[in-house]
Amino acid sequence: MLTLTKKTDYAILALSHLASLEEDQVSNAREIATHYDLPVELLAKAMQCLAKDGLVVSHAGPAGGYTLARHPGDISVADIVLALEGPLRIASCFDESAANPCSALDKCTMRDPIKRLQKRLFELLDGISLAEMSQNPVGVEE
Amino acid sequence: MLTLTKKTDYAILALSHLASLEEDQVSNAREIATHYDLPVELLAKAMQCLAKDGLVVSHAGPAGGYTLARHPGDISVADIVLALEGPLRIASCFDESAANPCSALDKCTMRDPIKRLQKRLFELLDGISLAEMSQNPVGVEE
DNA sequence: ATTATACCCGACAAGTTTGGTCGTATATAA
DNA sequence: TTATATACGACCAAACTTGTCGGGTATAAT
Repeated sequence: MLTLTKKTDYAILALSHLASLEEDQVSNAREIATHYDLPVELLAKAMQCLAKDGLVVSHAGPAGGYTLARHPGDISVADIVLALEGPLRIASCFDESAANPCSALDKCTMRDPIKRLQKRLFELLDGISLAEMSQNPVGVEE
Repeated sequence: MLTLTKKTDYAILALSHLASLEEDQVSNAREIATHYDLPVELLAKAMQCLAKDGLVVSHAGPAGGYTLARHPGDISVADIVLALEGPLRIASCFDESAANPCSALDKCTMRDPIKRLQKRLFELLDGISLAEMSQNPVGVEE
């Protein structure tokens, strides 16, 4: 349905939170979750996805938590989506793995066009940084 | 997961099929479904969505079927998605109806930015026509 | 008029994804 | 040693998707 999962939404929110902190100031999953009224465990998982993909750096132990691994301007929405949902897959028939060989397949004339669309979508997401998301009026007014 | 439903995929394929026919030549759901090896009933439903939104014109009775209601250049991918999946909703918390008032809501600082992203996505989809989808190399090469 | 065909529409079951919780293991600062 | 934080897998419930079925309506042809 062309919708981001809540996990992804939570991750965006958490990252913007980290971006708003002073340099090298950590915040942990529980802190962020309670601040925004999110389910702690789920946000924790989202953070782990971000850490696994190197978008944030994790610090275990008391006084631990997460910090941004890169500047907000160097983290794109595409990076975030990739970390949480895996490679962009606008049509289910692009799923290489699953036993989903789309009955159409050979007959289908829309695979390439839809793949082009997917590429355009990726470029859109990749062209928007966390920094841009966090600042209110983006570029042009309106 | 930022994925179109199969119903939408089928609809795009069916529309491109109608676009490839001679002017005013009809094709019916069963014909299209069997041609592309799609589940007939499901494609039939997709066609009904398209008809309901005025993207195709339906003709009941024997020798009936569907024709495009507009020129392929005047049907955008956004139109198709809207017909099958309803208004674009990139985040579940934008669901006006449901009892889903997203625990964050008031605290959430990302609603507007995500809404801007949704708008950009819509513009992308609205800027691609069925005609463009149906022709292989789109605009610039690559 | 009857019939055959095609659209229309709602219900429903099965499968998949998502959302959320829990328990346990590991790392680390105090 | 203890308290706290991340890491990770298992698990269940809810939601959505996919596909099927059955009964309606419209209409061209006989």
